[in-house]
Amino acid sequence: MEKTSTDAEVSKNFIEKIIEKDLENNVISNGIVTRFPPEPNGYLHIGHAKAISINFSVAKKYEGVCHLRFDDTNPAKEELAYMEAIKKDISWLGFKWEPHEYFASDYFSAIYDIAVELIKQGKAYVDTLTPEQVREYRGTLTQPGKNSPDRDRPIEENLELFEEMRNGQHADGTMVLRAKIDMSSPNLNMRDPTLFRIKKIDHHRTGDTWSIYPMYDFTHPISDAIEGITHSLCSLEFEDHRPLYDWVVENSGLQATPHQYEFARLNLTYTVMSKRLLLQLVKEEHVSGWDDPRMPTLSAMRRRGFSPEAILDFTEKIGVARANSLVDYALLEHCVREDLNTTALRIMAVLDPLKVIIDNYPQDSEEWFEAENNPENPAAGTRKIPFSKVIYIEKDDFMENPPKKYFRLSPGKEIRLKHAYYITCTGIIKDGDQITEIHCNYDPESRGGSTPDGRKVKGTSHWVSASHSIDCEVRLYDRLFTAEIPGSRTGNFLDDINHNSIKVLKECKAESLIRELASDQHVQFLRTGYFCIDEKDSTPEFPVFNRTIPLRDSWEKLKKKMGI
RNA sequence: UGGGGUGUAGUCAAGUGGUUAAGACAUCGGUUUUUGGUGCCGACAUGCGUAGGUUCGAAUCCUACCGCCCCAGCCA
Repeated sequence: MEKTSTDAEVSKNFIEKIIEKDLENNVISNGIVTRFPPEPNGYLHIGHAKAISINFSVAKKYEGVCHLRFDDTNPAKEELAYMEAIKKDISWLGFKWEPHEYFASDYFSAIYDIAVELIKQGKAYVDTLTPEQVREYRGTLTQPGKNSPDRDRPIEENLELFEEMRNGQHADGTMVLRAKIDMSSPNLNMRDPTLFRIKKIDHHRTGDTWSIYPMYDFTHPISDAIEGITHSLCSLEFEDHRPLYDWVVENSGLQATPHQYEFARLNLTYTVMSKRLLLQLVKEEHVSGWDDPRMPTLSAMRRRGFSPEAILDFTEKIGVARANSLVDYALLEHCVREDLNTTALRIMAVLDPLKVIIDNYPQDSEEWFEAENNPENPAAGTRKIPFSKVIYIEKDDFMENPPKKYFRLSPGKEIRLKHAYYITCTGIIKDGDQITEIHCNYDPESRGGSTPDGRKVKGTSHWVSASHSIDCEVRLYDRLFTAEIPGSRTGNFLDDINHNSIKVLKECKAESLIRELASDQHVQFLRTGYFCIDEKDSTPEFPVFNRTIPLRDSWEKLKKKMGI
């Protein structure tokens, strides 16, 4: 059999290979179980979409399930409100986790019990070293650490002290529970890692029940084991934690043996992905909020008009591997265009209007043309659009002194008005240097956009009837940063911010159909780009559109090449 | 100078001893077109971090070297 890879033959990523091997070796008893474990301390971004997609998709592919588990072990940083936003984003992407919605905080008492058991087995101890001392005792990357004086505290005393920690009898930072592993391990995570710390603050779910909270490294493997997670997928920076993960699983007394596998997180050109930097953009008002359409958050992308299908397609196209990578933003753009091309309703809108008077068209007449709603999908049907004596076209679609290869309207030249007539420019009215309106004649023979003589017309413009059109606002967005890796030159990502990343046009004219658009309807303004209604600022009286992404523009490229 | 990873095109990424080194994005040509969009056709690694070695045969195995990433939170 030859290796003619048909479309069904897609290469498997390393995680799928591991799973298939596990399945083959019969080491999985109850099916594949994965989990997406967000910490509810911020908004999800496109990088999370990769993790979400991997976890949910792999579970689905192997007929398993994917749990949603909030990793809420640090009440100092987390907020309830984020949970709803996170759930909304995951649902929006199209993934379902019910009834498997969990919280690490649900396991607090189980985790506590395991800690007590570890103490009893002499595998954990209460340490009263100060945070500074703990750091000193830990050693460095090249030097081993040394044992804490508290390391050999009698078990009974540890039990008592831990109980006191739990009861809130000690202040924050005065003591911690540590695992007794190996202070000379070359892996710093194994140098007696902290298991529990004192935090006398309320937790958004458990209230004041606890004054101690478990660390991630202790919580995560236990949570995975409790839930029967088979493959715990996380990003590369947790690689060094895997021995500790395994240590906890082994010593927890739990039956299940989940395993951790790491993959490279997503990096995208022209954007930042860290929660800290994203938060800074919001706080310092470089953007209007977490859902500013220029942000890489899922809520922003939704508002911008990116479809979940496009984002999911992107997460598949970038693959899953263990090498650090920087994905070209153009790939995301490609996925968005590819999806929207097949789904977006075509509409005519003039963003920068130039008035055109058709002199030989009767004063008070109007007629209606049929226009296709989507040439890629005849099933989308057609609609009627009105034509009259005075119309608007795009200012860019007219030039008084056109360069070579400009085949739009100019004096004496003929173009086609999409779906309507051919017009020829006969005159220009100016106010100083400004062209205020142009005059044209139309060819009645060209009705519908072609003539009996079959003559060729190079240019086709979109247009809108002046008296029938609706005013609206259009917001044009560009990438938020001008550098592939923001901050790579100066060390400060703000130095690479694109100060022209938003352009607001308030005098746009569009088909009246825009008033009837659903809030999640994607449209293509013909020859311009893909747009959607801005869910926050749009009103029926004055619709506001966000440009999702412009159409590819080979004329723009040509112009650059010709130096125009 | 400890430990753990990782290097295949401008960017992702398959490839696991014998293939012409997949595919996608980007780029560049051509073509179709009532969107300068879309579609279609073509070009794009004598080469797999480098140098040796093993082998009839190496991106794949071995050795050494080099680059890059992560780790010293009572964050996740």
